Amino acid sequence: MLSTSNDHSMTMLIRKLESIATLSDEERQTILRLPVRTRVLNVGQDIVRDGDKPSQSCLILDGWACRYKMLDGGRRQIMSFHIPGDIPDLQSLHLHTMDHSLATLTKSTIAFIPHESLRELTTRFPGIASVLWRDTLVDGGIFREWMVGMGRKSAFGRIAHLFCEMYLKLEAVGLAGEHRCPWPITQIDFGDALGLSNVHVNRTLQEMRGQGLITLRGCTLVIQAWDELIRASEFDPTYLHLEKRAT
Amino acid sequence: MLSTSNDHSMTMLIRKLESIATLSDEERQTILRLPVRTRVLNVGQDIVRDGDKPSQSCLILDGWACRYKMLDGGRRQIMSFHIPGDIPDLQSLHLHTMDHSLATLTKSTIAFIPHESLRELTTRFPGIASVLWRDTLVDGGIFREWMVGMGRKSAFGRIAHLFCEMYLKLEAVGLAGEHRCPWPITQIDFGDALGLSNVHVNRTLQEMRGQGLITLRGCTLVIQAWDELIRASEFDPTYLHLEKRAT
DNA sequence: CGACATGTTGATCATTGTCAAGTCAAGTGG
DNA sequence: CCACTTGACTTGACAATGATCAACATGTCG
Repeated sequence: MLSTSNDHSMTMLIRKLESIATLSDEERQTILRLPVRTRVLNVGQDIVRDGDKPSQSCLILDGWACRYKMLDGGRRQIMSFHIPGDIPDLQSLHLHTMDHSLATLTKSTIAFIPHESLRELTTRFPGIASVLWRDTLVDGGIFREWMVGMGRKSAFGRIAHLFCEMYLKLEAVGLAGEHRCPWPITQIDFGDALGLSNVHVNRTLQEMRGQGLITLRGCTLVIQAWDELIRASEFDPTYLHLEKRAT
Repeated sequence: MLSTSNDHSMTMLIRKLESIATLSDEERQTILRLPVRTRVLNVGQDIVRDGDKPSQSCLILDGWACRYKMLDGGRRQIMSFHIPGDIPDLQSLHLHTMDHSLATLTKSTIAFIPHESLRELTTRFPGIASVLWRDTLVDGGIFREWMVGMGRKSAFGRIAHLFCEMYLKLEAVGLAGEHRCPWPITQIDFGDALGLSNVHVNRTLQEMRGQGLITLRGCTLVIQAWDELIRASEFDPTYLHLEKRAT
């Protein structure tokens, strides 16, 4: 399925950017005019691969994706989860060789934006350049936070932290509310993201269910005890650098 | 100790930026004219703290620094090590609240550059903006690589990987060569960076010494078996995005 | 010389991984 | 519509990597 640019595609991007920064009318209009090519990808498809030298960046319109890296012996590390509005490989605009891969976690709609267009945009509009730069910096902040988890937190704390993080990110673009959000992630992905085995993820989730903290069934997460989750995971949302939330 | 800007201070920055990108003569001259205020800090001093809203970024002229975050119960996670030429809190240019702290690991000379000057620079010179953006993106790549280590590698692999990474970073700015580099890091810092206890770091280092892979004494690291270290740590330098090395 | 941080060693504990088997739900093809 | 396949989830038994605690050695620097 292919289509050419339209305002609708860019709405999600605007919403995301406005969750972490402020845009002027002119900037908003300029972004809406970006040329894109849209494609629908199935579950578990690579969007770009480690070693590629992409000439475009991708914007997620619908579905979830992740960055990951493979190691010897089939071990995998997922480095981030991405949701609609994210441009997960924006870094390829200035880092020409991919040092990791990017894949869908669900059936997804992806818009591709030529680097050429982005480069022109950032040269002509330093304000937009700042916002996009800021977006990649927030990503960096999330990486740091995950490092804290993997280095110094228990499996329980890490899982709880990820729930809080994804809930807030989804809420910021209007995809979650009332402590309820989509959760299309398998326990294997979960483990690969947090540096845990799927078996241990499973046991820890059961413990969280047992304590009445969450419900997780049929790809929907309900956080029943937000405060307790925050406490147990030492969660502090500062690192997400959210400015406002979508309605 | 205080001094005003001079070319000498900025030489280290130029060298660092030229290790990951190319600068035009004009860009180089412009950077050399940046105003800075220089200070010497002792070991273990905070440069900026979690929660601060800095109005300047710091450039390391001499010594080592690290980003870190404290958790309940005195646990600490170090998220990166920084060497001369690095601007470890460049992200504060666009993320106004610090989500972690920055401290010296050795007695260090630090230059402070006002955000105002950096903002003007990036607006007037999109090329310099790109290089600085690129620098923060390389940082992000390093975070991702550390995540892979903490999530999926053994203590041995993680330590070996860090040796390879720091050696190449130092070599790129002319501070290491012949598989020998300064190593002013305690085993406690080491553990806090890799998510290990200092005791386990100690034992693993002894194992590496026993296998004749490294020598580490008196703050100097000598890598005796580079290839074996690369292999054991699954090290691939792509993520450092180095373009050329200093002479 | 003495204090204090760093490094070293041993003993024991525990979180988490691995392996293996089995259940369950959803989808697919005959 | 049912047998079959497939992927995800669950459970148990056992192993291992690395943590913790405690003591002691070794610097190094004022």
